[in-house]
Amino acid sequence: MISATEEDYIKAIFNISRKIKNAMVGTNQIAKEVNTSPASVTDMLKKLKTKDLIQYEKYKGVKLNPTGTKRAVLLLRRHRLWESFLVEKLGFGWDEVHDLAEQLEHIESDELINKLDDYLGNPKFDPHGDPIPDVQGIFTLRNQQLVQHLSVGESGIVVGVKKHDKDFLHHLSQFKIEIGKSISVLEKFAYDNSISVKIDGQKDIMIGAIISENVFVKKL
Amino acid sequence: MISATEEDYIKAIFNISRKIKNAMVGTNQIAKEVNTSPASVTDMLKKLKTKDLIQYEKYKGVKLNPTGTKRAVLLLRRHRLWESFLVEKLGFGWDEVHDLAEQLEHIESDELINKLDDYLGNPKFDPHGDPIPDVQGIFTLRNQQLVQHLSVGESGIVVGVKKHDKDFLHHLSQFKIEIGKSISVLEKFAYDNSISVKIDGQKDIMIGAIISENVFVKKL
DNA sequence: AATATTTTTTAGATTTGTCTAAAAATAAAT
DNA sequence: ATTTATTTTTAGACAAATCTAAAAAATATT
Repeated sequence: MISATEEDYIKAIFNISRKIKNAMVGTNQIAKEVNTSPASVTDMLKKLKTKDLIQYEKYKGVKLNPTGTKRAVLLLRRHRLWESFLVEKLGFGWDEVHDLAEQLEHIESDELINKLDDYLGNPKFDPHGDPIPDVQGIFTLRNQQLVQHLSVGESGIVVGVKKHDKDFLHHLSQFKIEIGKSISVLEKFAYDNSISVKIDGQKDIMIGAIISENVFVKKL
Repeated sequence: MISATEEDYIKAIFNISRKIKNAMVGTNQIAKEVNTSPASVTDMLKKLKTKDLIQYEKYKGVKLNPTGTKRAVLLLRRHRLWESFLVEKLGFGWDEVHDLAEQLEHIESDELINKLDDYLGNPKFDPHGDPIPDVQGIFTLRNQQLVQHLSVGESGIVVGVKKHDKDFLHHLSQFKIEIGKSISVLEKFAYDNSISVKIDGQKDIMIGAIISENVFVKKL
């Protein structure tokens, strides 16, 4: 039995160590991620170690072991499938589903999540374009690049985002930039890294660096 | 903020006091319902009182106040909508959904449950034939009676069950007795209260008192 | 290398929900 | 109406997850 709280710590360790591939994670980093004190993290790490979910020596940092990693991937699978359900079936916006999925991902049932997966048609990506691990924990890879790296004259289909916060997603929606839309680069301005683009063959707009550095497209 | 545990106690009080309309509920009864000790119940009752969810004087029993009742009805709404979703959309059997709904009903979001309601087409009854309270907390009433009270020659459509445990529901499914099926009474045996019936115009079977006393039909 | 800074861990307390065992109140029975 | 039995509450303790403040270890700086 792994509690929701323990799962949150596992997720945190997974998320942090994902950024710096396979690196040891520090107590302070985790504390920030789960919004608690470093002392609480130390307590929890001891517990997760006795439960054999992490590799941990005091003062030396943590790493998920295979069991912990498997759990983290399952949580990611649950989270992303619930997000897909909320957007595809219930009509939530992609900027509204994170907190709900955060609750739903702790519902304990393999049968439920696998049936949900089938019901959704076994999607490979969630509403933000992030890959959904399958039952085996396998992620589908995809070649993608940042809008920033498109040259003038090139175009691509929006397939994902690098930033996931509500405000950024909402901002994108206002520009009609969403998964599946096409983006063509008309002109690039080195001065402030802003780019003039055409969205979905519709009107031309200027996008700033924050957008071009955080939106992934698949080049056409 | 009401915790999942507190919600479980509110549900318990609601369920017990529903049987004996508006009666005061005892500590021991609640302890049995939530599977804990009477001492723990007393502790929780104190807390629920400070949160102004119940009417409670020591040694005199408990009753939900309007706020507590509202919460209990909301929980029933959530539970039954999730059960409907699990059966109608994900393909679970009606005998498999209780425990999952017990988890899902604690997900905190009015928007979620109302969107789910719409997605399901605002069903008035759940997979067991129990009424689903609407957003206002209003239950749809229905005239129904136990199979037991049908006379020889009469028939009805199965609309609900009185017993809800997994084994009973599974047993009914084996007899092809499910919501929507028709039941015609062919012969009644006073000796052991067994009844010979025809299910859905198909084959004749004998049903025992346990079934006839726990299956509701709408007379045709 | 010695000192200063940052990070991490321990120590001790708190909250939530639980327990057992004993005491108090209520209800039942003779 | 007293005794007996049942129900309920208190008292004290425990596990989970958290906190603050202080100590210990590791890292960085001069």
